[in-house]
Amino acid sequence: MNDRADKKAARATADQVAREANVSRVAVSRAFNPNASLKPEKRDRILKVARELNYTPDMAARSLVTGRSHLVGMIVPDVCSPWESQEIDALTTALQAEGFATLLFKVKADFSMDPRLLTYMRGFNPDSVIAFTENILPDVLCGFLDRAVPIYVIYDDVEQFAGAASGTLYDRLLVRQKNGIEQAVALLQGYGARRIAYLGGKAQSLANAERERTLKETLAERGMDAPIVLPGDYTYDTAYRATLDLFRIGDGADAIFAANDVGAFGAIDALRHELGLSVPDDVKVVGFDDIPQAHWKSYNLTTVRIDLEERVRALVRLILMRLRAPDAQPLTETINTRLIVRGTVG
Amino acid sequence: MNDRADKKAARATADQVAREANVSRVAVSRAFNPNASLKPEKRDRILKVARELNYTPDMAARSLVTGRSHLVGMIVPDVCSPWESQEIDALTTALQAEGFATLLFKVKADFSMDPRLLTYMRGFNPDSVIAFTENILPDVLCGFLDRAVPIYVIYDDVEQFAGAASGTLYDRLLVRQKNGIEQAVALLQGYGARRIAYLGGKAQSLANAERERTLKETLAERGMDAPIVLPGDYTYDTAYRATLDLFRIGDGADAIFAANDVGAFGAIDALRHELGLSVPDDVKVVGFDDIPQAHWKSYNLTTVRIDLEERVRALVRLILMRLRAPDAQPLTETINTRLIVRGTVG
DNA sequence: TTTGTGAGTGAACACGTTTTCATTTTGTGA
DNA sequence: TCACAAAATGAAAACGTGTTCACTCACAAA
Repeated sequence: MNDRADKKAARATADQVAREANVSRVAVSRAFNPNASLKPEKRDRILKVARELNYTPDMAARSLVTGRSHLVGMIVPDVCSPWESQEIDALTTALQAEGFATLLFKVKADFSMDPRLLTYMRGFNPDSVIAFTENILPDVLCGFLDRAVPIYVIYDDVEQFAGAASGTLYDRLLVRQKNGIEQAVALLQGYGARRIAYLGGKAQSLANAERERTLKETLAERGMDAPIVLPGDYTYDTAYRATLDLFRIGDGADAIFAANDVGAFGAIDALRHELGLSVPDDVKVVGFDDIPQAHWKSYNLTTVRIDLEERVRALVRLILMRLRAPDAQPLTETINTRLIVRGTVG
Repeated sequence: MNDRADKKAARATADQVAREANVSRVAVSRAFNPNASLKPEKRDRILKVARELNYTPDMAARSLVTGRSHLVGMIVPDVCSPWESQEIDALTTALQAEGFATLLFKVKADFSMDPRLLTYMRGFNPDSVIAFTENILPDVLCGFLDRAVPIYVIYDDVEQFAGAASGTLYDRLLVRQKNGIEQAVALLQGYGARRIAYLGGKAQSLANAERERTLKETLAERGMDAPIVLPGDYTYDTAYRATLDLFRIGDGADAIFAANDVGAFGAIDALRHELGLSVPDDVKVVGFDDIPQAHWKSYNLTTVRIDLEERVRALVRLILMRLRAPDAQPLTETINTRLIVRGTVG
């Protein structure tokens, strides 16, 4: 009870401001709502008193009556992954500027979600939820869709997901991976690569499936052999071991196409520091994502870039559109990928 | 209005559950509050109906009456920094298990904070706010302290902050940096290093100031020369350039002690790939933090570790203690640092 | 003067929950 | 069976805000 009293003492209410400024409580509400009609001088006086009393409208109360929480949920499995953290950082900045706060939820590495957490998350009534097809299982996602909370599924270049969501439509950001992969394959072929290994990402990952499929397709189009597919999980350590296996147990390769940059780092380090091979002379390596670390001199990685700014701009556009017009037709934004040539191919 | 109607349709309320289960709304509330007294069979029936109706208690309404939002604010300047993201990830996991959600707020790189954002953040009424002395200016922090929201200031080994907060007490996690730095200096000295450069972090950073101070102190105690201090900002690029300057414009050094691991990476790459020097033969390098990337083979960095698990455990203990007993005496947890020896010294 | 228009105003209600409090029911020992 | 404590129950009162609605007032046009 004590803390309750403290909170009341510390936190000013609209009534107190109204009393102090000799106006009605409604006027205070209007003073904080820019498009409400209120005499300018009155608004100024109220805002001044509010500042003196250190008053801030209570979001919970506001949310209760308006139905908008000004919270945007973000579902992520691993904040430490450079790719995810880039996304979180940029989106949080953009949304914050628009008056929304980021609510972070962690799911397990296998994309499963504690049902208790799901319940909990719904309780916060987020205005929007950003999920990546990468990070959440289709049936979990559907649980949300049923409640008509807008969901943004991204990095999804396959149609299978629409089926899983039982025909429900949702906004999406489509990343065309074909461009970048074509450029990468062309470069590898140009430098004489013949045996190409695909160092995969997480098995549940749709982006991984799509990248593998597109790589195979592209190689076939160019009359090259199908890739050797190595299992992976997007981590450095797994990529490291997979590369060792490829060369010690398997027959090696003259190029490695990694599903993500971090995996490419693992491959490069295994090649250079354990197998005594040279990159790019003996083996060429291409990554995917172009995370900031890719330009570090130790790696200087040639990689397929998904432009961060472009990506975030599109996402924010989608999200704000949906927040403003919840019933508008679902939108699809499309962005392209392109190869960033550095030093790991030739 | 349409979306409002939708929301009402989609989101079940306690009243609806009560009607459906033939009980009072109070009973529904009690069913979701584990320690409330309610006939077990009745609770079961209510929970069953709740599940059928897809009902979840509304956090906003609950927050309004209980005074606890179950939100924990986190103030961060850069989610992409491996150090920060580790922290966010681990804390979010731990807090989530205890029923709290993480609310993310970004401040500018210079630690200043948009006053509008500050107001906004207060509006969400977070049960607790986690700030790092690293990431927020003292006066901003005081703005919170005045409102008696518990604040956890960590990585603060200096007393100056207490003064800035005008005597207000707060919980803190004290990181004793002395141990690790002593071990590092001993190792460097053992390998014959004489001219040591300190590659600094952000100027506003208290941890940086403290590390620099402790390094100087330790060198003096061992009768070694004072370090050459290079300005920095915790980033790879700045560290890279500073190292080039040290050797091209300045007189070089035979060891570099970096304020953080990422800075150490920049130094190593500059030495190896631009200056043609060998690490550790020509120049020894020590980092600080032991982020996951430190064990990557390209760097294999000898570094001072602040144990993540220990750190997070202590933080969570502090936070939960404060949430349960807001008026309890401020606590200080202390953890130690230690050197992780890898390949960049000898 | 009358009429109409538009902005400005505040009382009352609504939002969905928890908590208090008085009441009823259940369980236990004599 | 009775008495008494303990557990279970629901009506009503909060919590702090936005919104509706009917109303006043000033001002310009008729």
